[in-house]
Amino acid sequence: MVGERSAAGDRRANATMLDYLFRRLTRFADLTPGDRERIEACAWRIDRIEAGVDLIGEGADPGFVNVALDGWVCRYKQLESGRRQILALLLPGDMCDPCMFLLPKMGHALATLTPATIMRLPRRSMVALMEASPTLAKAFWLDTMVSAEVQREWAVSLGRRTAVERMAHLLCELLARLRLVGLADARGCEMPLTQADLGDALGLSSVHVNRTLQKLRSMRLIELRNKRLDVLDEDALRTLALFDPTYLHLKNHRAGR
Amino acid sequence: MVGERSAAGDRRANATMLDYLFRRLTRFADLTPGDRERIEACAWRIDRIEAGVDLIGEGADPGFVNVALDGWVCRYKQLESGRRQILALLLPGDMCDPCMFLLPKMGHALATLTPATIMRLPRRSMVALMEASPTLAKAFWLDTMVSAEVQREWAVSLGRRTAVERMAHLLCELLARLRLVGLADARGCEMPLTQADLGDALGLSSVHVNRTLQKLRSMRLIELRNKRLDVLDEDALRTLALFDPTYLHLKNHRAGR
DNA sequence: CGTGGGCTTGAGCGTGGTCAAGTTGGGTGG
DNA sequence: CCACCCAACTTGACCACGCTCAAGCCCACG
Repeated sequence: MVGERSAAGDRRANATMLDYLFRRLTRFADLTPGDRERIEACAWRIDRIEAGVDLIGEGADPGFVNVALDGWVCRYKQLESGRRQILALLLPGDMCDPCMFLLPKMGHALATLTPATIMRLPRRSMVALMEASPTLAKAFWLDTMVSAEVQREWAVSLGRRTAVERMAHLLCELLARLRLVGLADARGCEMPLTQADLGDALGLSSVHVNRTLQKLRSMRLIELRNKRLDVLDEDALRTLALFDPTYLHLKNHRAGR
Repeated sequence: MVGERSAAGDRRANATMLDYLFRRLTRFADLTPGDRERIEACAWRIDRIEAGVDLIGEGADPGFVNVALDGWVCRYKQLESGRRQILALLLPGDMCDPCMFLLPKMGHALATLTPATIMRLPRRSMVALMEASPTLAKAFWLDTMVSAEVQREWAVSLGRRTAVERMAHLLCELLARLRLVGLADARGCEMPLTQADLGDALGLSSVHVNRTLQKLRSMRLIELRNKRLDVLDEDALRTLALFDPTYLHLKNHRAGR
């Protein structure tokens, strides 16, 4: 069932990239190497996709679950008037819509923000997978619940945080989530988003994103250039953002009993 | 296992109130009378609760699933600075957090906005229920997914809609959702929220909510007084709001295959 | 060396916030 | 039945956060 592999030039093997996914999921349930093989066996295809490409459009039938093995992806909705709202940023190891296949139509679109390696799991395989391994099913459901938590925190930001707070909060969140898969160190992380992307995620104009970033720089809280973010004073940044990471459920917990 | 029943004075019997819940869930799966009895049997208690009371606080252990049999409830988060964001409005028949019990802590609080009749299902009963009836489990999961869709649409509103559009959109949504359980007619519906509540839901100040409502009134789109909303021109309201109801998944569909 | 995408800066403006003072109306107690 | 009270609503004045438009800059890339 395994389809096309990504281009030969990739530095990381796909097998290694599955690590990101596993590092994220194992905090929800004790996954076995067997579970890992089960997932790999279901991958219908794994593609290398360039930046700015729609993986699936709004209103389409979610026939596949997309997993970002590598690269950044976003959920977004677009209003007729052209206004766009990014609803979620999906990082390496994130399942873009673990349980979306239950619904008949996508309520939002999915697009790459950077070049990305995308694994696609057909709906029927997902169903089979979850029936075969309750552990895996639980991990998928918990992942869905946590991503709903993130969605709610974003609503708080959009509704009740100022531009600086919002930006600071997003940076704290990304840093924490990237650390989870080993893609951020104590200093900072890669930040491939354009200021326009950040604006669409934060409900701001790109001009105001620029000014907001300058404010954070002038406060000596962050450095950001060449697609690299360095956080100079994370405590101060978190305080400013009113950031409380519990909503991310980062710690290992096999809860629910 | 059935606990205290609500006060004798209630006009509607609790049994009838379960109708709201069932009307909402049956669009996701073919529920049998047996499923209904199974739920009723699990109700640990059913209480009448006054307006403005926390059902469960942020950070608490979600030991129960709360179902709003009658009355309006909201999910909300509060920032230290006192700012409050309402994350969801839960109407009669809504399960407040169908699958929240999987997580060890509530990421948000749950509070009544009006006097309400609340059924509580203990976590262990929910687990048993979902194991006993896959149909019911599917309905709960789909309900969770749809409520995530609503959450995303709210993010679009908060991020990219103006105050009037946001207000119009919320009113369209509430009307559609209330119709689903038979609590709205072609004209309009009950609207028990204060302008402060609306502000907290829409990310606006209560003063601006007032002015926004006046604008909608002066446009001859709505009437709103005495906790009663009448929509004078729903098509125009929807157009103004950029409202597309597909995200609510109102139609009967037993999708996912 | 030219091109274009992304970033930066300035000027002007409008949406929506804040503060503060009324007004209305339903509910309670005398 | 009326007087009172309080919460919710309304209105005005003022102001700031963030938007728009427009021009210029930087630099990676072909």
